[in-house]
Amino acid sequence: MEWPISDLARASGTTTRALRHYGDLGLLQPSRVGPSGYRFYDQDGLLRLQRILLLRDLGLPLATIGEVLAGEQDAERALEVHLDLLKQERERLDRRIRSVTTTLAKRRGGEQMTANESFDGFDHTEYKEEVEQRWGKAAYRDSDAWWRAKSPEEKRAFQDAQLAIAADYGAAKQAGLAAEDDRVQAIAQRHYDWLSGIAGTPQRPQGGPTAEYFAGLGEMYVEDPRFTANYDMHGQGTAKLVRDAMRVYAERHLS
Amino acid sequence: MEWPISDLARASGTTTRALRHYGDLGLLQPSRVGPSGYRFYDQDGLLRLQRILLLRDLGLPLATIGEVLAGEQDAERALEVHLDLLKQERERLDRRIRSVTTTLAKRRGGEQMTANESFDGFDHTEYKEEVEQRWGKAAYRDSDAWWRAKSPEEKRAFQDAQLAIAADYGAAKQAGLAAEDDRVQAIAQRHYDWLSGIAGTPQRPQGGPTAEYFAGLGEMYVEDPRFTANYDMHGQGTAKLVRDAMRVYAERHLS
DNA sequence: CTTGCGGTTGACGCTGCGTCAACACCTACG
DNA sequence: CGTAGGTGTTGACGCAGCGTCAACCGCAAG
Repeated sequence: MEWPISDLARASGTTTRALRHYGDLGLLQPSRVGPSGYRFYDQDGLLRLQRILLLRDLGLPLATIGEVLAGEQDAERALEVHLDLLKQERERLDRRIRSVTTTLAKRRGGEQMTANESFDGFDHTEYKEEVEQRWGKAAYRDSDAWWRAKSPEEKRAFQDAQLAIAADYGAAKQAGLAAEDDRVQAIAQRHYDWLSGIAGTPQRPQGGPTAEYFAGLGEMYVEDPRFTANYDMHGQGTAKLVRDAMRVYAERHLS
Repeated sequence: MEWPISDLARASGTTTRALRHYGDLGLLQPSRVGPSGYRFYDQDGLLRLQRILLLRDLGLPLATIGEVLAGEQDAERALEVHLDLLKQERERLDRRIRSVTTTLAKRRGGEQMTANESFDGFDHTEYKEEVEQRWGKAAYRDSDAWWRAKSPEEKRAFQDAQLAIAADYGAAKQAGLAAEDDRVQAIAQRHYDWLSGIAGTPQRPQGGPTAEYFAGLGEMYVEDPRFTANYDMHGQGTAKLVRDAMRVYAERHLS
């Protein structure tokens, strides 16, 4: 019993193109090739094809299928590994879906949160998950409620303050000042005071964010490009100066 | 203020290669190109890039991003369409995960589990009397007719879904998650949705099984060894976690 | 001047085939 | 026996989004 390529394709629910492709990859060879070059497949080929298609439907890459069929790989192991990959993919997809959903919700909410609506260059509703991960759910909730409660003028003022601070840092960097310089530390002081106005940060007994939080935020300014861009727009390396200044400030005043 | 390509790449967290790619696509042009051919980007470019990256992170194809930025497409509309695609992808992924999970389970069980006749690990024709006693004769009749009307593929899919849910509960148990944990409750949600597809259960006005039914079923999972075995095969104590998760879910969403 | 880092423009690679294109075979019909 | 039409064959491009050479040029420091 043998069939031409089209029959096999119809019987197995794929296309002739795919069958030839598998031939090219060495996954499935015809049992016989006629003098005309026509491919013919037999029973064994059909069985092999069914195994191929089964694994393919499970999403295994063709290369892996080849290894499994060749006995170089244990099918079970391959499937386990594959399952892990699939679950990771689902995680990514879910995160993405949540991001898009919240983004849409905000837009529809008409918040029009353009770039100026965000403070610290950091639209914290946009990065909800990160904030929660980094500083806890409570932090996000508090911070969010606090921000929403503000009037537009207050919001504007708050951002202006941040922009001014960033600009001053930039100027300091431009002037070649060091992080330990008193003038830079004065900016850090303002920076700290500004941050103290934000709810939802880990607080120390005397009030105001903790040293860890303040210094950690500085690290983030350098590590996270969204922040980096926001400070470095006042000059290359400003973010690093800011980070250093924050660390120095934390050491001198918060510990 | 302007930056060479590497600075922009670092500040924005992408690569120079990607930036050149965007240039080729017309997504983001340098504000200036030096006599040496070097690209330089200004503030506007940075802002535009940030918008590009934001949309890219949401998974929008670059072509669509281009249209949105060019104002040929409404961002909101594009995101809605995109969200639909993402959800379809997740569906496909979920199906695939279920398939792989059950395939693995079968291989490991080695039993070739041809048990296409049972769902929920519960062959209801075999337990006719109990079903009638517990939820009424009509329930049994409806459920039976509903099940018999399904095609083999549908039956298979339905069972696969249940097996996947059970496996996920097992994983949650393994991870030491509590019944109240959001991740466990997400599984319970799927569990509930899955059950909602079954005819013959007591329905509440909004559709879907009642709180009593759902929670009662959970009790049954623990009391009845036939059910218990079905969940505990994913790890000792899984059935109890399932019961608790179902009770929590019922309290939170169904009452 | 050399070294070394950083920039530039091609061009291929990856995944799994779909989709022409150009050409050969086979079968049935007139 | 010629021909039309269906079925095969072997290339080769295309897709999405860049990663990754390769070959060559600029620029600042020693």
